[in-house]
Amino acid sequence: MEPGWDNSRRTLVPISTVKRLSLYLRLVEELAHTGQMTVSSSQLARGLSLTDAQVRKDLGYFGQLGRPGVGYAIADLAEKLREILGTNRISHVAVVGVGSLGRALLRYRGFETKGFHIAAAFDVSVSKVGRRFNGVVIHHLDDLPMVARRDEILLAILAVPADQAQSAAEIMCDSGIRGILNFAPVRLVVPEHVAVVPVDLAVQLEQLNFLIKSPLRAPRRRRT
Amino acid sequence: MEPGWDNSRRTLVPISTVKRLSLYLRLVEELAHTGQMTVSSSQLARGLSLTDAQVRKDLGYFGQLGRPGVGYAIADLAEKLREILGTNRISHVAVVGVGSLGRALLRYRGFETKGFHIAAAFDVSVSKVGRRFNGVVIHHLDDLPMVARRDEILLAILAVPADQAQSAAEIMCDSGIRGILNFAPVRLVVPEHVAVVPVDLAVQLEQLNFLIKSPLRAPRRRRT
DNA sequence: AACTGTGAAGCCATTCACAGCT
DNA sequence: AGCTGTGAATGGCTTCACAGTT
Repeated sequence: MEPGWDNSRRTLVPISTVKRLSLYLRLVEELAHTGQMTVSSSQLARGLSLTDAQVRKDLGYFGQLGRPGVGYAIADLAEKLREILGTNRISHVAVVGVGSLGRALLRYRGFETKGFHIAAAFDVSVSKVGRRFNGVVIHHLDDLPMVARRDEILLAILAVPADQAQSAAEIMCDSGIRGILNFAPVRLVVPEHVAVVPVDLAVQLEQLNFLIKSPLRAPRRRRT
Repeated sequence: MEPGWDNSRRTLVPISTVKRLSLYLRLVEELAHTGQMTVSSSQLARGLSLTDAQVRKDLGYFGQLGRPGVGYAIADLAEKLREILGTNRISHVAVVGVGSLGRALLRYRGFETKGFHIAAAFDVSVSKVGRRFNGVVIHHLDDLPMVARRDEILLAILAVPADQAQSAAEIMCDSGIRGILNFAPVRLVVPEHVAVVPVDLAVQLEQLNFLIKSPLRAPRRRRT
């Protein structure tokens, strides 16, 4: 069982495949710039430190995307991956919590290019509400239900202090939000139909710390 | 194989256990505040949505930490976990890239309480170098090798634009950095002895997007 | 010849189930 | 009785290996 994922929600496709999908898309988009027309599973594998068999298995879950003897058509594959990931249409995202992290996220340019539009921000501080940051209006958290429905916001980034995270999450769930990227160092309790992906920065540093300090297992063999 | 981890470095303990270790610590530290003296594997399991067997297996990798019929002594377990994770001593961390994300990280208060001290920041912009942000001196990236060695910095947070990430990473590796928390949307190529944990925000949003749009597999049964 | 798609095998992680300690 | 520690069983993901397509 994977920590960090809401395990009650599982897809037809292995979770681990899902995690790689965006990596495939990123690489394929890079390759598109090179003018190359097709790419083989082993090229993709090399670029992501995977095996060719795994690339084929992963892509195979979504139909017969490649042509034997040739490989995968880069443009088609990119389009298909965007479709699978749902980033062929723009998704509206809310940022909840306009502290320093929230502001950094509002300024982050990596979202728009990936099909995510930050449609609104929310906070409880009177001094922030009503203002704009980086072109995004800051609403009061109490207005989340209204704004989320009006602007069809299904995804939210939670960047409030730990002690306010659960209550903010509850408002989010009552607002029709279906997915939460959670930066608060707290395990959120949410209804069945809401997915949570935690991004706990301190936890990730702790894991790094463990990795660099502990003895190692023999590296796994990998085909070349 | 897990994406996002440098898979050539594997520990004696399953990677998946490592990922849960910090979650155990967080929960155990919360419990410490409640005055409770011991905790059972099933209590821990409930708090983290795991099974009791898994908690015992995980903790079992590090010796006989619990007492049959009683459970785990909370204070001892916390201390042991901190020891395992290496957060019983303070680790020095560098922030490389003082853009909006870097500044947000420099302001983030969650690190110090977990035993991580941000000892220095680095950037290439002349207007930033020499100044301080949130009490942390901003050095030129070229000084990283010197400062990292002098201040015993083994961990770094990489928060530069994608096109500068690889070259910055190389400087980091040449500076004795052993672990990199990578916020740049790029797969870093690093030597064997350096661990990388990627934190690609757009990728995580894409994964959320997939999770909320795709059909579901039946939830896995879980013992109560 | 090059490469995909996919059953089958292998491997790792989780869960079961129970012996043994308190 | 309550609970841990741990072999054995299970399940899921990865890798192998090859039949089949271009």
